[in-house]
Amino acid sequence: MTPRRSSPTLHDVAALAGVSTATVSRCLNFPDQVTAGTKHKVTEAIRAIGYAPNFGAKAMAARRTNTIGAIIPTMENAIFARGLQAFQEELRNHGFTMLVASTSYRADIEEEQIRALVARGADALLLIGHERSAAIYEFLAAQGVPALVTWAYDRKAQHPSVGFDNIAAMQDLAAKAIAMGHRRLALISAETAHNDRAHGRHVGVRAAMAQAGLSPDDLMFHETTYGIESGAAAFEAVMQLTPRPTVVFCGNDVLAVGALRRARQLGIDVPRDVSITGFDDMELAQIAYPPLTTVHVPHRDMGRRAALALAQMVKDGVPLATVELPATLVMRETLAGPSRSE
Amino acid sequence: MTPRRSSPTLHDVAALAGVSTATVSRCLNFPDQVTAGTKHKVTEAIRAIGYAPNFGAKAMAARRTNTIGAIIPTMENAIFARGLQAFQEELRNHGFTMLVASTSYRADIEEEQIRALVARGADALLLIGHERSAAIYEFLAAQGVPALVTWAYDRKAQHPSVGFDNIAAMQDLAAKAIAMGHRRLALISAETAHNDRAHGRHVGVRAAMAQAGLSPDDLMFHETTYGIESGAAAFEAVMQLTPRPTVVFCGNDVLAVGALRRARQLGIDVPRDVSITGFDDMELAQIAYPPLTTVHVPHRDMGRRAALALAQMVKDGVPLATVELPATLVMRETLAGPSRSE
DNA sequence: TACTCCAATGTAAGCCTTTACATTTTCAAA
DNA sequence: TTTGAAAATGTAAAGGCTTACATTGGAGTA
Repeated sequence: MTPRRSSPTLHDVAALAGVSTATVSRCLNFPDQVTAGTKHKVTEAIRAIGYAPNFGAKAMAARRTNTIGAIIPTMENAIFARGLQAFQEELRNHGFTMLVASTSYRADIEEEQIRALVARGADALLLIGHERSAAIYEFLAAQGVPALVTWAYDRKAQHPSVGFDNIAAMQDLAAKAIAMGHRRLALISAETAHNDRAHGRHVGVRAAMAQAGLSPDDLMFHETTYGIESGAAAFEAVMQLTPRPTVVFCGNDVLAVGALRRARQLGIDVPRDVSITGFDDMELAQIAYPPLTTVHVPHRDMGRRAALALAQMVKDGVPLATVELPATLVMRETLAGPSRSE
Repeated sequence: MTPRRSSPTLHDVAALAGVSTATVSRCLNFPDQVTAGTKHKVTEAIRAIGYAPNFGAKAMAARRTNTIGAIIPTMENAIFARGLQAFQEELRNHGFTMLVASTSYRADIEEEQIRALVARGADALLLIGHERSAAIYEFLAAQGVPALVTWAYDRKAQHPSVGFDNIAAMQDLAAKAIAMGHRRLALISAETAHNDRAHGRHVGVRAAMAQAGLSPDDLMFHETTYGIESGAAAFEAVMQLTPRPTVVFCGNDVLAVGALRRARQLGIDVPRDVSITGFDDMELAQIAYPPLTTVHVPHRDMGRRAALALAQMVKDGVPLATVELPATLVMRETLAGPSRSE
């Protein structure tokens, strides 16, 4: 129903301009193969009837869309936004368009979105994290759509990635806290089930503990959903345990900010009574009070490099390579040595 | 170059399953017009060769994409993200897919993106704010693509919108501050040039002042770009004026948070030394310290309603209607009466 | 002037799917 | 068993664009 009033086509433009459709097409795609006069006539005609090329038809005829898809877990917060912005900017420099889709951290929706973007003709895909079913990777192979993984780095993974080592980064942070004297640790983590970033960060904390000779039992692990409120609730739960942790690592800045807020509401001083850390170094981390100690993720650089790699792959067939970027500690004010009083 | 390895088509599936392309198509689009046995064969074939329908071809043949485009100024922060999320969810309930594009607040990029989404076959468009060139509205008309404006409400505008009254909301807030005794006001505003929301908020402050009998000269107006850092810099500039304002309105929460941060760095106590307010009521506003007094914008509701209206328009031809939603003051802790000491 | 060559333009096939219409199959009723 | 209607399936055109190949016309050369 409601068949949209059929819009002007190349054919209409050609008729009005008194040339062939091929000429109009060339005018649009290879302007210098066409006389100035012709170009003018055509441009006028296009303007006059409000012509816009039909992307689907174009893609079908040209067998190429110059479109690269990005599938991220969520747009609701800035975690991925900044990297994506850089990704898009760089893509644009190379004449590509970005199409985004989000999954709400759900594997089934991710699969659906991958299919949708492939259907829409994405020449390549950007994915977050390595973890997804083999069937999807097979599907992508069957379709001949190259995919680049980001926000994670795994030298052993079969797929190329541009990212950082979540394990090592978190391990550094935890080691630092342990070196400061912390012995009773807590980790508030995002759901680790289908999320290799969250999982890696958990592994990182454990690795640091093992290295320092701490028992795994000294870690209070609390998994929760994504969100400030979740972080707040998790923090409250964790602080009710006995013995209380002296440092609460959070799997990301959003959870950490929630924890921070709840601490304030509870009259728990940070970092005197308890240390709190985040991960990501979003803008949020600097706005928080006190400013949050966290791990800086090179979002923009990651996005830029991913775009570059994908563009070169699609345009010139340069194979995708795995690149590791550094994620560095950012010491601000929420991590300090445990207070002597306890 | 790099012609992508041609992917499986409907035809391939039909051949493998031993049926006609029409049957395969029906299998996909009208499953109950097909025998269970046939369906099974086809499904198997699809799985076996990793077939995915070609969206462009489908759109061309069906003359309908079930896609609705949304064009927002930026994804870099959460201002639009939440509303968009709701928009998408509701759209999904009605069987539509959302395509997003962002403009970096630039009119030329917006035009480009509008054309791109129309080219991609968007059945309808969601736009932010009323202000854009007549040529674009003409183009949309020529293409027969309905558009709904949001994040703004203007009963006099020629285009339907689902939004709130930026002028009235800001006027309320300013009136409140004036009633508390503030006389020297400052407004840190986003760029008003092509942004009717920012412009409206400015007008709102002036209206409140006029109503209270204040001279327009009592308002220090400072326009700046979007961003926390910009807000901070603007705040510092504004606080160097003589006489100092006793309240600094900010055009949005992001600017306000920047102002808040700089105030802390400068040792200016909020709200004792100066009051600061925001606009939007993003999550940021609650995380800020002290919690930010701001105007709550019903993002989710706005997104949901916009989606509903658009879906009904495309599916059943229900004409788009203008809807005004309330934007309400949220008193937190950054607005108080001016201190007596000055 | 006659001829070659090249730039500009035109012609028409092909890209993949949906769908109106045509054909075949199925099955119940006679 | 025959018949007819309904259900399942097939055939082929259409949809808008690009592009290989064909054609045209004019500048440059001998």
